[in-house]
Amino acid sequence: MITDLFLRGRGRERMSVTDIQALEDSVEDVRTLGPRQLLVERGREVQNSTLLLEGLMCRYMDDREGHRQIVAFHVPGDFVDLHGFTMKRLDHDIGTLTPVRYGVVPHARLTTVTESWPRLTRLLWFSTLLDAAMHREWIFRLGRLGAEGRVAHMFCELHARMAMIERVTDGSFTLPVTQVDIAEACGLTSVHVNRVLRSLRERNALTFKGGVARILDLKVLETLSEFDPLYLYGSDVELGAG
Amino acid sequence: MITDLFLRGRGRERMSVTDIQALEDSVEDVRTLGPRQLLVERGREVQNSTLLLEGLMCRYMDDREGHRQIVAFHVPGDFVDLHGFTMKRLDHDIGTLTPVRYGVVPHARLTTVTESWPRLTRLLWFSTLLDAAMHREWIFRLGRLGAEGRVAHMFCELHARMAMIERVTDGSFTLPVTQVDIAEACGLTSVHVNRVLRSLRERNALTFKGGVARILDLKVLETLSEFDPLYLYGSDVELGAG
DNA sequence: CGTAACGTTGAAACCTGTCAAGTACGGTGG
DNA sequence: CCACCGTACTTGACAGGTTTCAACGTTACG
Repeated sequence: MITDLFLRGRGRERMSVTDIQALEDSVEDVRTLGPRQLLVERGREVQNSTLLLEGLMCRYMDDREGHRQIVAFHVPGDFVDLHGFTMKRLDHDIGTLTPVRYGVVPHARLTTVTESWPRLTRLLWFSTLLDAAMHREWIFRLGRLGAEGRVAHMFCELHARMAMIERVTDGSFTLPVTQVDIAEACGLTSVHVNRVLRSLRERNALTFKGGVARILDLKVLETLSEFDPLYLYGSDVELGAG
Repeated sequence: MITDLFLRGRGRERMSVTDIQALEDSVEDVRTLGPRQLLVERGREVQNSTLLLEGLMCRYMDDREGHRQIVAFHVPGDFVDLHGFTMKRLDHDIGTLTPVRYGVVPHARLTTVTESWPRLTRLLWFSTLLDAAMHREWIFRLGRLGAEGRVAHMFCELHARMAMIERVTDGSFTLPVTQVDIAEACGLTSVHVNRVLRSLRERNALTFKGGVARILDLKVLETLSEFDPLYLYGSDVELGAG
């Protein structure tokens, strides 16, 4: 099914058969888009939301000089701009990092969901709050950690999220981003990200080359970044809104 | 009414009389709490959500050494931990800055709301997404701005939010926080916050003394911090989810 | 009027940014 | 197959912003 990865590893099992069907029916169309493309522009009115099926996307804001701050990464199964449903206009841009395949979910159908499927509604709501929880952790990361901690934290999070959707093999996962992207996410310069990656490599904690991340020592990364996956609300943690 | 400030200045007018009544009825009790108290502890299971009626609260996370990162401020009218409704456990602590008065909203009543009042449900959802939008702006602030920009940004945001609930007189508003609090919100040391505040004062942009902020030149603050209030989704901006 | 919390200031250390140059790699066209 | 090109990555030296450490001033309050 199209929506198979939605909330995978995050309490998807709370969805009933009818919930799953209602969600599946809310997808009007499946489309593709190339890498490094703008999908939704800040301030533009949106009528649909986007369920990412394959590829990597990100949300970002540019400063006055055009320097980008990435505020979120999105992996398959993520409802990238579900918040557009209740907000109508977004306060940031959404773009692709890699080629993507995504489902188009018209807001009209979501309105119907909220009127007929209260539990599914709460789960959709929950999924937008996961984003907020990740935002908070990024605030912590930027506010309290040094460069190494920030980068390590980013890899810890992506490793955990990739694991939930079964994209991690042997501690390795595909992450087709550049060092510039990492810098833009971590509030650093690409030059410094380069130095940090070298340092992490020399600690035998992580390698990142050719768009492939290999976790060598998760414990070291977690210690460096004070990472605690609680905020990802994985299924191993007891959840609410059932 | 108890819930008068909820979504004030943020599209409250979209609430119908019955929505307002349903929300009002969801408040089980009104309580008070002293300053600098913990209201909800990270990881603890929650059964109620908190509608702040009077006073200031904040959400924060501590690092390994006990250094606090404030991830959100809350002013009257804010549903401080509505996300607890669908998340059940919170990933951060919630505490008071000043003495507060707040409404207790049992999750059971919220479940009923989601089953009977789809539009109110969407508005509650929307209110949690406002927090997420503010989180994103804080990420931007920490990732892309220097110390002056961060502090200026914080004051711009609080000024705008206080204005929405009519707590600004003549460019001044009460903000009973210390320089340490500001530092913990902006990812700086209190020593440096002190220097920044002096600098902003010398620019004739802002004074902050004795828990009172006075905006002298909003334009300067907005320029310094690249502040754009779009993300606050004020009523002057067209909104969705009607 | 003493005390504790908060605020203020200076000097030095440290981390990250900036600038500049050079390397590695993959794709394209001859 | 190789020369060429652009993009991404790498490294070094130096500049600059923020932290750290330490001391002192100020204010509120019992």
